[in-house]
Amino acid sequence: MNAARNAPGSVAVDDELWSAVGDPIRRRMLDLLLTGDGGTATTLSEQLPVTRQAVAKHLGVLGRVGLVHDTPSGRERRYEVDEAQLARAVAQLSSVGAAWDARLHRIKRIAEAIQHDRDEHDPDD
Amino acid sequence: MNAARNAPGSVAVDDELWSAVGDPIRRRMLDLLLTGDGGTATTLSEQLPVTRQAVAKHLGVLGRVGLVHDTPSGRERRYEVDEAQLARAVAQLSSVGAAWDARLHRIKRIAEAIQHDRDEHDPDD
DNA sequence: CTCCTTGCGCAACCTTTGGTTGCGTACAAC
DNA sequence: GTTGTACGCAACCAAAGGTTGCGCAAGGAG
Repeated sequence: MNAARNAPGSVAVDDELWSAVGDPIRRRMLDLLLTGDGGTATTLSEQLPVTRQAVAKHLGVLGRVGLVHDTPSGRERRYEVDEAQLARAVAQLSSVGAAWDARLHRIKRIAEAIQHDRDEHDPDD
Repeated sequence: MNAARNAPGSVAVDDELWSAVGDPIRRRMLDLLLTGDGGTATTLSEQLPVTRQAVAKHLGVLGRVGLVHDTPSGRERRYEVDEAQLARAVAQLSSVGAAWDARLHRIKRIAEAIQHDRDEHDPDD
């Protein structure tokens, strides 16, 4: 239990953003907030398989990483997506995806190269 | 607490895959397995901030969704990434990212259109 | 062959996180 | 003013991530 280095072009850039988006419910909430005209904890909970309280907690998480922000209005509290921050999150997703993808391709190419090499040096192996 | 519909081109496709790669440690593990020549629970734990036992549990999760598979050899148990499955995961990440990105752009365009509309109909609002 | 090392798996236990219910409060409509 | 509705807070529960401790099996050294 030690090292934990930060491989370049890889993971561990903003784990907070990731874990915020990692939850299925929270992804769903972002989706609902984007499609609808924003929403409150109550309206969201009506479209989700969890209670208003659970939604409120999730909104808290999303708010803490800046993905949503809230505007109290009367006795309601309206939430909406922070577009810039969501764009950031999207960038991270695709960044990690791209890194893995690159590795996969590289590995495949190396494997093929090795195979070629073996064929040339030792054709009837 | 009800609806939970499945918005097209959006979330909730394979929540299992998501939650598997949603964990920072597991992402790190995949990374290590990809860069190194695979690895065992012990070797991975030496490069991570958690114990071998925790790593073993994570490997269990990754194995259950098919992202890695293991080959016992002597008293070691070697793990390696299932490339096809990881590619699938990458596809999902970029899919969700793309959906959000599209929504952001669409919203921005609509907002601009409305603004234009208002300007034309009611220039000195 | 025996001993000792080492890599693993299992089990118990702790802590955090997602989720629920219950309750008190504030704002709005009647 | 009373009633209804949206919230926030607190207590409580279950599952997930993590740790320690143990016992066992497989290789290597003597």
